[in-house]
Amino acid sequence: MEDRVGRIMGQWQVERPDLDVSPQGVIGRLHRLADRLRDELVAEYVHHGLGEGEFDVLAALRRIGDPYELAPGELARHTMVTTGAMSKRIDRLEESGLVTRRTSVGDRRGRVVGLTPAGLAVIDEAFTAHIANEHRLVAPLTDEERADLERLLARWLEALEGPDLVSR
Amino acid sequence: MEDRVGRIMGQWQVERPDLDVSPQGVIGRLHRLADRLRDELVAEYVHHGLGEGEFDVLAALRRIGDPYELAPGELARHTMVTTGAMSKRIDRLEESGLVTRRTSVGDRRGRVVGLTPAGLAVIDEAFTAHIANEHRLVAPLTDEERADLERLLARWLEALEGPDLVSR
DNA sequence: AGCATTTCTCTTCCTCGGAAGATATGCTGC
DNA sequence: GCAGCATATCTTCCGAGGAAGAGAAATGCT
Repeated sequence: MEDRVGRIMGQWQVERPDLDVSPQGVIGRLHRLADRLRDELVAEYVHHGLGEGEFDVLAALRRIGDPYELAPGELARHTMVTTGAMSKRIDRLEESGLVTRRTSVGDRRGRVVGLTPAGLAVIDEAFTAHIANEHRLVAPLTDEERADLERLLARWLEALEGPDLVSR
Repeated sequence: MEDRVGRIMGQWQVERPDLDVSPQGVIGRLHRLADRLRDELVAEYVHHGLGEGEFDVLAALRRIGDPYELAPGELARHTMVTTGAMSKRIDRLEESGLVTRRTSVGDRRGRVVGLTPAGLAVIDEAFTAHIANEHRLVAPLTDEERADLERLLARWLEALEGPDLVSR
């Protein structure tokens, strides 16, 4: 297993033989792979004129279903960023005409962000390409390997986060 | 498998039944896990007064061995950031007295960045704690699961990056 | 040797997100 | 009805990294 992570582990074994760095075998490779995959995915977003943040917002609005509307706060929770970051993402998307902001009818503090027809068209195209891209990226793994990997990741995630609650 | 990723996949199946979003099962969970792990690791760096970038630089210098010196460009390659980012990381570390910059003897364009005694002490402590932290994080997995996961990740990485060359 | 090219580092400008606070509106209990 | 608190969003300031280019020194070619 003499990849980049393996070489780093070898160096540590020489310099700090008192430590067992074996967890790096999993954690290091997982991070490396996540970075690599993210780069590939972002490259596809960029083809559609979107950054990662914008793609996430449009996708969250699209998958929620007709009429493709959510409050900024809900979007922030769905996409795991702060509301401050969400304000700015929405600013950018509004600027490019892909979403609109209107004030909520029931609660005048609240706003509602919705896809424009242009936004719907863009995310439908971008998401189709995104999924094709993901198929390409997982192609090196056999079906069985994918299933094993998915199971292991899900188990680990659950162990770290506790039993997943609906609201998280 | 009704975790967060599972619910998102379910929404897509309703809204875009024409697409097979199954790769998200692996890719989505892998990213989620990477983010989660990163947060836990960064929290430990912060205990030692370091950000992620600073930790990476000190660790790269430490594991290279005595006399704990590398050029900025080499550090940038080792830690996968641009040289511009590396300049600023070194600025911060120099400011806190953990590394020094001197000009290279053979090549007066070049600089050499080296750990100070304080830097060596900080990274040795921080790295010991870091590894303990990693052991804690992988603890939910059995030895067999860890081995399986490592093998799958390594295989996937290699498939995506091509046979790993020494210089990358 | 002299000039162009390459290499190395640093600087500047930009983008993006987080943290914390400001502002506006809603809600609850009296 | 209104004071006080809660909630929702936005704004401001800051930190970190990337892209591109500037400056200095080494290298190569003729």
